[in-house]
Amino acid sequence: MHSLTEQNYIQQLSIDCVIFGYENQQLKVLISTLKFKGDFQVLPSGFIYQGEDVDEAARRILEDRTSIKDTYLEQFHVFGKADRSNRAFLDRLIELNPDLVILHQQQRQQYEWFTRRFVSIGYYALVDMAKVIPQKHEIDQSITWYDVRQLPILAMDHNEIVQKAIDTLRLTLDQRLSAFSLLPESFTMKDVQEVYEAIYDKPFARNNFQKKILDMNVLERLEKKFTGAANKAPYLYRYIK
Amino acid sequence: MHSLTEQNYIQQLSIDCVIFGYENQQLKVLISTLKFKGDFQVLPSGFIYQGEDVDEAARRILEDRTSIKDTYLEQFHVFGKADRSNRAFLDRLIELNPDLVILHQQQRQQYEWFTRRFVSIGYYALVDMAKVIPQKHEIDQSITWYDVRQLPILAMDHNEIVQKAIDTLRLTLDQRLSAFSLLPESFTMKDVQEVYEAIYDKPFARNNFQKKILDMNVLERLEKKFTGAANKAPYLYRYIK
DNA sequence: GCAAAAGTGTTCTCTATACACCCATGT
DNA sequence: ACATGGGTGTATAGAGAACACTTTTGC
Repeated sequence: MHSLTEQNYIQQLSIDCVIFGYENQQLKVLISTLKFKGDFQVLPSGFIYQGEDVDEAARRILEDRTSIKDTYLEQFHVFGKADRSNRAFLDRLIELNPDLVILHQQQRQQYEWFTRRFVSIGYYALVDMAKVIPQKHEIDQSITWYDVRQLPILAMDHNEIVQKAIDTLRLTLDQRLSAFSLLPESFTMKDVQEVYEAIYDKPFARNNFQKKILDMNVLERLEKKFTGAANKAPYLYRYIK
Repeated sequence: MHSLTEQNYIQQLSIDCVIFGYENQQLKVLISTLKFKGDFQVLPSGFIYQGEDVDEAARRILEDRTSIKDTYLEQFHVFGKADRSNRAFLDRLIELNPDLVILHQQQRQQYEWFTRRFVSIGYYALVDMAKVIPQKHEIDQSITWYDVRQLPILAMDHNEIVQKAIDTLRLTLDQRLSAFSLLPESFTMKDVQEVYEAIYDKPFARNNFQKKILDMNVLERLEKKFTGAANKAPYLYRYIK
């Protein structure tokens, strides 16, 4: 959810971003909790300025929340049901927050635009969580990472949007070589495997996995990583090209 | 292009339909020629009513032009460049058609909405050409099928939209089993192969192709088709499930 | 019988998976 | 030495491409 103030936006069109991160064998999604009573949780969203490409708008929304500029970002689906409206959501929000100034009766008509039916373009991003310090927006109480397997109930159809993003991610992960966007500059083969296991929610055979990834010819082998553990030190790799 | 009259539409959002058909070893696309001077050619397009799902709107636009109800139809991409506008297109149209009543200065402001920047959702459909009698709209001079390899220059970015539709079609043809939507009720294996060859613009090995298609387990073998030719009669097949 | 096109079978290759073994490391 | 986890090699099975052969049809 972006600002509730109408600006020079395209009407009734929004962008919802499913921002994926990875940590501790878990695939995570960045979720914002609004600063109203009632625990409203939503995907980072925003609108499109008149003079702005839709792709640019998505990148702006991503950058606003993560400060990440260059990373994997792609549209994956349009959500266009006629009943997609913030109306029910806002009604409930007002019910639980009767003191809310900006939504008082007299000022309410200026937010009328926001309660109309919205078509939303879904984008998903893959980011290196270590590089992200999630940025709150004016209407956020907090913005935090959630394990995709333990998502809270999100407002509107945002849970469906996340699911569709995961489906798309699974279908295109190898083609787009996008998995490495979730990892830091250098990583071990085990890290890569655990990213895959988190995304597909299933185990892979260690040796065959290594072969498959190396056969992509996009990794450069660096020095070994000595962890202090009583076993052979794994190589570090770096994504190239 | 739909009517130029503003109705109860979502603003600045449109749908462009790439309607594929197949005939004589050629993959075809339905193109409308507008009834103005200057040979303006465009994809069948339209807008979304306030109370209408985006998918419903796409289906309505498809049905309007083809009378086909149940066939393969799917969104494939959003075209959202900031400079996507009908403005240049309309300016040129007015320049070439100075006598155009509906665009006279005094009435022009009511079409102002149409010259703004538009975000367009691309849908592609696969239809059995034999079942389609292309339906002209009020602003169409004609609407006809064009071989995708010999498309005219279309207005705005419509050529790019067709190309992206073809790319998507090629990527998902087998997964979605959508090829059969281009064929009539019953067909020979050679027909199927020629559809594939038209779509991918390359030849396939006859025997391996047959095996591949039959292994999908979606075809029912019917009687033989005697053509009168001096060779073995091919079986007819029907798509099931 | 013969040409043309359809149907079917066989081989070869490549890839994916399963199984096995060896290597480095710290206690 | 040995337990632990990492790296690599080999065998097997399945999918896909290339090649070959047989069958049906009308002249």
